[in-house]
Amino acid sequence: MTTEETRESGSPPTSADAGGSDVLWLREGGERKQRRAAPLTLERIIDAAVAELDAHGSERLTMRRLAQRLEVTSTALYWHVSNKDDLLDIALDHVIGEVRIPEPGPEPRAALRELLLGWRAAMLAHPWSPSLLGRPLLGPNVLARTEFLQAMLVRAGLSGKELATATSLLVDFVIGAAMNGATWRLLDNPAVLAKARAHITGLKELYPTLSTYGFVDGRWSQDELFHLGLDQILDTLMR
Amino acid sequence: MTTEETRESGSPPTSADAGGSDVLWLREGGERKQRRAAPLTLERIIDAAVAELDAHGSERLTMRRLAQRLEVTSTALYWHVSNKDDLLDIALDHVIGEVRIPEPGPEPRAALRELLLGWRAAMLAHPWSPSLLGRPLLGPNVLARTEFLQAMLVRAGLSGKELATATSLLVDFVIGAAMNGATWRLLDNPAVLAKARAHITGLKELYPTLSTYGFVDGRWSQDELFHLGLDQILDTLMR
DNA sequence: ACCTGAACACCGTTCAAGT
DNA sequence: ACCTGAACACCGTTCAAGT
Repeated sequence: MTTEETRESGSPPTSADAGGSDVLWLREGGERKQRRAAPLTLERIIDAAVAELDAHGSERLTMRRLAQRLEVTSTALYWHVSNKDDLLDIALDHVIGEVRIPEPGPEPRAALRELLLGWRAAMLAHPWSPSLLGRPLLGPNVLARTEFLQAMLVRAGLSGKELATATSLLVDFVIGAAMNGATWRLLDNPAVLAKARAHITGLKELYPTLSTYGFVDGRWSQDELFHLGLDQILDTLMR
Repeated sequence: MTTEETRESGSPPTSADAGGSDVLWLREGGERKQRRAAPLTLERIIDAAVAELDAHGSERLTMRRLAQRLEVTSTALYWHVSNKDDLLDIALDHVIGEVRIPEPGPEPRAALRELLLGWRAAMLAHPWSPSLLGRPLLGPNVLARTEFLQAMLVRAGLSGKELATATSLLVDFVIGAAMNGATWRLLDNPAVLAKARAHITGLKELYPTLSTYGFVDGRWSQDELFHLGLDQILDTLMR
């Protein structure tokens, strides 16, 4: 409790109040205390939610903890947001908003590449975000990027069933890559990866291929493999 | 409460107990009540968990509700399973266990196709499963199928960086497709899809491409688009 | 060995009440 | 309009105790 204790303001400063603690400028050391750190807004709530998620993951995000970070009651949040699920939807869309939409130059392929690399990077920067993917991606930021994605495909000459296939393919690929990448990034403990590898190679007769060719192999980074996979897909889509 | 109320068994059947309700065979209508429906085992718990998830989704799965379904105390579950997260990991791996591993015929491409179609189908049959994907996929059933996947790629002649890229690409694609597909399947309300479409087409100036070419277009089913995308990927991987 | 009951430390959310 | 406080109906999990 850092806020001042409520005190009755009935008695005028006539009584022998030792130290004159009733004078405004002398009260509580005189530090001109802001009544409230800042007015609570939806934006501040979202920022705090993302910060909390980045710091402690989605498991530990609580309306109460979030409120504590904002120095308000948990119930105060419900004035600005209807419930926790909605807040999570907004936070996820907010993260996707960090993805820069490229200048729509004459090269749809390059623009697509940039968009999708940024998309995955944004989700991996907030590795809790893929696990929030349980509901349809219909936020404004997501839609804007999906719009750009499909527009580039159209510009590249795709249409009809080809266009629909390519759109799904690319969206599924980024989401899946973000999902899988995030699971490894979440347990940032570097020893866990070694343990996973040891677990697999320890069962050589069950997983001969995985243990010899290395499924969780460290020879190539996930970033590198995603780059290569994406290039391969783009090559076939817009040849 | 369907179970018999605990009653003191101190008094012998000598008292004038109208109706002889103390005689074993007449007690409670005489239905030879099994003391316990069945011994609680990890397998029964998993089956019940999957059934509960299928019925009500992951939001409503509770240790207490699960226990109720099994007619035990919620705390009894902790004898067989260490905590809820572990149980969810097991349930997810259990679902992947439904995916049939094809006969490793001479055609790696056909086998791969069958495996991946089955993989996505299994997850979509339990649309809560993709949202449980927050942790590394290291269960025995998942590993067995990943092993098969990579083995087929090796048989097709891939190795080194090419092999690693192809493995990631395919895994990311199925996971992403299952994820995205499940989000739509979860809100089975058919009116919601129409509403989503209306939302997008209502913002024609913001999403011109999506609203004219149809992002959530119903002209082709998601199944169809996944088939086509998969074929396209497999074509480029093993040409 | 396996299960119950009570208890602990939390949750999300509602709602009257304050300012 | 915006926030607090109290309250409700839950959670996951631990642990002593029963059988």
